[in-house]
Amino acid sequence: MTGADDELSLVFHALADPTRRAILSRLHGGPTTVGELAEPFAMSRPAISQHLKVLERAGLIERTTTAQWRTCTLRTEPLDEASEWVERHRGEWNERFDLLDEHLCRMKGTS
Amino acid sequence: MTGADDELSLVFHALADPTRRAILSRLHGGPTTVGELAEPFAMSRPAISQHLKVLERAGLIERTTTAQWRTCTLRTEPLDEASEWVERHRGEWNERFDLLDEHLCRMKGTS
DNA sequence: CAGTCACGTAAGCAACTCCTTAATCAATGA
DNA sequence: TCATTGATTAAGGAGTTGCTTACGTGACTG
Repeated sequence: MTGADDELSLVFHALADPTRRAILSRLHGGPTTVGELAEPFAMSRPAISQHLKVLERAGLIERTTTAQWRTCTLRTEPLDEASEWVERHRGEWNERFDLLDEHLCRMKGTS
Repeated sequence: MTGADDELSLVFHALADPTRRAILSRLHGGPTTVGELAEPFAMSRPAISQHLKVLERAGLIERTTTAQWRTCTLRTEPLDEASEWVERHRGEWNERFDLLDEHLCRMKGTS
């Protein structure tokens, strides 16, 4: 079984690709069509479409149809959740490292 | 080509699996041996070993050999980098959404 | 209606993931 | 020395990813 389907996994998976991260970066300059989005990448249009599908599945973008254009817009909520997970763990780890530092300092003091 | 090899991609990929996130969570209770780590999971020892290899490749843990035990320790730097990416983008997006809100408010006011 | 533009879906391929079992290695202990 | 313990490596299978080319679809345009 590959590709866990819980929300956090979907988001992290979506972020684990330079092309998709570049798409997101490019996209927060404002809503963009798929064609404009694909232009700077050395990659076929369908490849971009598939990346967008991954981003959409993770809830990171929304696609709306206007005439023959698909406009992609960012959504921020899933990123908030990912951020929360990372920050929570960073915090606890740093606490722990602080304790370790203290311990090491004490050891240096007594040596 | 699957599996981009830049550092950020490796970290996000490592985090994109519930088992690996659980391992990290469990691990920041302190350094732990592979056996202790594997115990709560309904999964073979080698499977855990392979997850640990992914985490190690991302720089999220360090493995040291003491006698026949492999002790896993957390490393926090790669997570800092990931956090930085997420926060940077969250910030810019929120700015943008604020501008959008302003814009919508003006539109409501004039309609 | 025919042609074009914007985009998606389908099919196919090489590479990768995640798990398994079996074999291997390295350290300990009788 | 031989068995046991802790963990990794090897080999393999089911399913996925990331890309390609080819084709399909819906919307404007002449």
